[in-house]
Amino acid sequence: MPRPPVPTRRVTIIDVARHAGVSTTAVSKVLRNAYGASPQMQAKVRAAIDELGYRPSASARGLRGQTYTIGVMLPDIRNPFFADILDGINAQLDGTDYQVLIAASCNSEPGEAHVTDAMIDRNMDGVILIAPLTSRQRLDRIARTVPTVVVGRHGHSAVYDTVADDDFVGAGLIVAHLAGLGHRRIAHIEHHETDPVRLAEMPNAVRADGYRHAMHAHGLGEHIDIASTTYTQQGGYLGAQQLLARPQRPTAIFAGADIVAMGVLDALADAGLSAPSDISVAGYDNTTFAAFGPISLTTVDQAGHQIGTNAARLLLDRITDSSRPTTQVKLSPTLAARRTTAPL
Amino acid sequence: MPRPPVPTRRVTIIDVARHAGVSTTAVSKVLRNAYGASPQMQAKVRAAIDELGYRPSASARGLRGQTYTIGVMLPDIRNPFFADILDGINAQLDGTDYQVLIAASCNSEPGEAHVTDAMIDRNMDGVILIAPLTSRQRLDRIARTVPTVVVGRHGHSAVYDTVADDDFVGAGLIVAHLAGLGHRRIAHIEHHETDPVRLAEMPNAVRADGYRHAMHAHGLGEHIDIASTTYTQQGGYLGAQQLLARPQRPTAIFAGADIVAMGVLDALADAGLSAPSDISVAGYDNTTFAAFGPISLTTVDQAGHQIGTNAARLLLDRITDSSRPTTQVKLSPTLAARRTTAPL
DNA sequence: GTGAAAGCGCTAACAT
DNA sequence: ATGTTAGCGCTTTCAC
Repeated sequence: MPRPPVPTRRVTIIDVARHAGVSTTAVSKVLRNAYGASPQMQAKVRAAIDELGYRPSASARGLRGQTYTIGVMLPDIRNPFFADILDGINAQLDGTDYQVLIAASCNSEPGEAHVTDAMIDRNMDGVILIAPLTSRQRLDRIARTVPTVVVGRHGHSAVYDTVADDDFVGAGLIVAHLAGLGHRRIAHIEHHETDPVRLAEMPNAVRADGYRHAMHAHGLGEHIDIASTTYTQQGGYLGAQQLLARPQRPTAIFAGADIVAMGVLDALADAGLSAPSDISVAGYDNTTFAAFGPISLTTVDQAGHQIGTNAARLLLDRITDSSRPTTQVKLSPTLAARRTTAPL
Repeated sequence: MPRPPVPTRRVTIIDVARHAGVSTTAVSKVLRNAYGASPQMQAKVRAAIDELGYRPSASARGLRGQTYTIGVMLPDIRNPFFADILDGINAQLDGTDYQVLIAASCNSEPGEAHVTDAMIDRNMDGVILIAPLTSRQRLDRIARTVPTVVVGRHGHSAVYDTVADDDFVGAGLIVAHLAGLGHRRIAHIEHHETDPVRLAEMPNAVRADGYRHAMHAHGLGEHIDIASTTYTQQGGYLGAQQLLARPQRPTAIFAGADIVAMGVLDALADAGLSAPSDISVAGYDNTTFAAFGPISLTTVDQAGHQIGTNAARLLLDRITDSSRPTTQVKLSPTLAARRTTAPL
């Protein structure tokens, strides 16, 4: 039976103070483990907090000090790789007073602006931006407003810290793996990019660069062959179709992302071909489904969990000391060799 | 060069009022589209807001009224089905002043309690809880504190609205599909459940129920065979091993979730069998990877997007009128027949 | 070590 | 229709 909505007023710091027979200042100090509260005072206050079931209001706190909230901007909640990063962030923040809140599906510059504004409006103590599309100028502006860590984007800033995998090396791992299997005509499908800043900073561009460099390093410069589409399943499908139509068909395709590789496999199947017997296929990201038996995709594992823990740690450091010089963490990816690649 | 951190004070409602030559009340009214502001007043205020780049502080608002924030609790960010729900929520909320913030990876009752507390502490205007494990009693308590919609859990409450797919029907779809293909020994892998409330409310239990009911309805009651493990890849692997060891091996396995079906496929492969030639396999959820060519899993599609839009709509309604009677929305799943099932 | 009191930026009740 | 003002719950000087 729906009892009449009892608008039980929230327990406030004043209630706690009264109950414990101390001042609100004292309660506030205990809450923040601040200096100037004797052990017996702490005990009294904590007892009162427990008895009354007091919980601090983040809004009220935010008006004066911290909100104990950290925002994470996630471009695409469907990419399981991002979940690894989140796990790392949560693991690092577990046990602290901080709560992680995620804003997802902001896959455009205006969408990202909306989300970052929302986080700033909510007085978040810090933000972690994952693979942002936002311009450098705006990123700097955000970072000057709130402690910021940018993940998965290369480039150096004086105001925010960065954490990223070394995509250049990762692309090299795939090329080395395929070359080691005897492949020479190794093609690549990249995410098309023209913006000059992004060409230098975005992972997709760095992967394509790493591919080119590694091909040269293995003496395969003449076989460099890039289909330029997008990092989507359809982009993979179209890219593979282009590559299959070449006079000299490649014997291996390195897709810039696992989801792209799925499209490649679809295109192969439609052409009556299969991996690895006809063509070897490799991806990038080691997303969850890459490991599934029927797929078993050779790919590059980015240390997602470590990316997350590093990002969270850097953010906490910056919240503590916002003027400390910025740090760039670069992690090493590893090869996950599976059954879509085979000797030529 | 890191210019000295300019602690530019945030533009406040007072600045706007002064700039526009009006009172703060006026500004507040314009912000909330409240009654009592003449068109020319509105124009003046909006102009001042734009010129100064004013943005309301959610903390300050929260202290008095709304925060324009909606919290979504997500048990597992890796299940792509949940992403569909989120898309639906975002689609419904797009264009409103509400910002969706997600708290993820709280896959335990204490974890859920932590997250819901955090949302309440932050004065969120409403919360959407997806497939919560939390007890009925606590759910009711939460819903009495903040407008709440519970998604993906059956059962009726007087204080919160619910949206769920009809898992009973969904399980029936799979059984009918397999029976139609001539299968009789159709086994099921369920997520083990003992708690009586959950037996009635949790989707996994309802799916198992639907399976039993449908088997009887097709005159296959004697072939009912359930392996009780967990909704994980490993649970699927172990469940399939149990089923394969039966004296009378099933000809079809209905896994309670797609991820479980992945484990089943692994177990089949390890036993030198394959789907569908040796055994038909079906899942539940129509997660993204189910559609990938090499997997092509027969499964049940829950109308995730619709679940999301409905949940968001109900939540907005309840925020507007918290005393309105609660609603239960039940949506119909559909069959996604693919290549892991075949005629006997 | 402790407490009184002044705000933080906003909303809403109450004048006018 | 518009303005004045008292808080919302907390943190933080600044006295004691």
